[in-house]
Amino acid sequence: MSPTTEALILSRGRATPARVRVLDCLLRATSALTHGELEERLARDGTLDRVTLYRVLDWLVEQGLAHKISGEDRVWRFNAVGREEHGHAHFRCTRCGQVFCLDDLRPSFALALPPGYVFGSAELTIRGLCPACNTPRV
Amino acid sequence: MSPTTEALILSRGRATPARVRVLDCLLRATSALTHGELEERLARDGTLDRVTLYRVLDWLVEQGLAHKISGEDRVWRFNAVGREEHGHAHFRCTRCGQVFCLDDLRPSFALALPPGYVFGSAELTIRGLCPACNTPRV
DNA sequence: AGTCAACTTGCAACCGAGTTGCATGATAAA
DNA sequence: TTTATCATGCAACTCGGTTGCAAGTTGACT
Repeated sequence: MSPTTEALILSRGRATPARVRVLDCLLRATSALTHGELEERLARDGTLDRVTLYRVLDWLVEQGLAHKISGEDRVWRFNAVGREEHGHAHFRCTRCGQVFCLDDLRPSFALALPPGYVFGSAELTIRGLCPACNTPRV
Repeated sequence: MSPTTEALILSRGRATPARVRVLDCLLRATSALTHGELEERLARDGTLDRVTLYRVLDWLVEQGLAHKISGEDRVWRFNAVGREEHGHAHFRCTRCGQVFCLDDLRPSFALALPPGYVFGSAELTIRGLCPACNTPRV
């Protein structure tokens, strides 16, 4: 049994082919993927309905197996998430638009909210150049 | 001459009625406004075309007079911006969905990006309850 | 003033990510 | 094997935002 399937079963859900395929694809990715990117990659081995993909992604997020990231281009990006959820930072490349999770970069900002505000969670997004776009082409 | 008009002229642009009205509305607001909210408020004193409002907002952002905030609901929010642009944090209320700018909260996170990544800018979004939603109704 | 180029506005049509409704297919429990 | 529940696919829809274009304004320059 693949780790992907295992993770799905562990989360008390049905390990349907669609869910296995999507989670597998997310686990293999090096950056957060959009719905469109996933659709494209999944199309290589058989078709998968647009709506089903949306629903599988929602389900994965609901189960805590994937992470939904809101970007500046009004497009959701998804990435597989490990066992525990921890507030990590996101890196958005301003050149290629890809979004990477920076697991190691935990924001340690001074938490001095104005009076009346109640802290819930924080999300730090850093913009800049990713390694691929940073490296000059020859 | 109103401060709004003055700011518009200072930015070497035409202080058209539409622009004055929109910027004025943004300056008056206590939280970042969506296009829809602006449309609603502006409708009280005369009509303003949807598209024109979009273009005015884009223009204001371009001139550095307004700030465009991307949210988790795939809706742009705008707020007037002072003279200088500084990386302030955003506060999103998880109950009412409003977005506030926390001018005083400047993130001072340890900047240790993985090798290869080039820092550009950072944006910190804090989720929680705003003062209005925090205060229990009687 | 009169002319002309550049800019602004409004309307309509469009785009695209994401959603909803519903019928059909698969699955698991009884 | 029957039945209730959940998953999938298709089509149509929603909605924030954009684009093209014609008409109206504005400002600068004779």
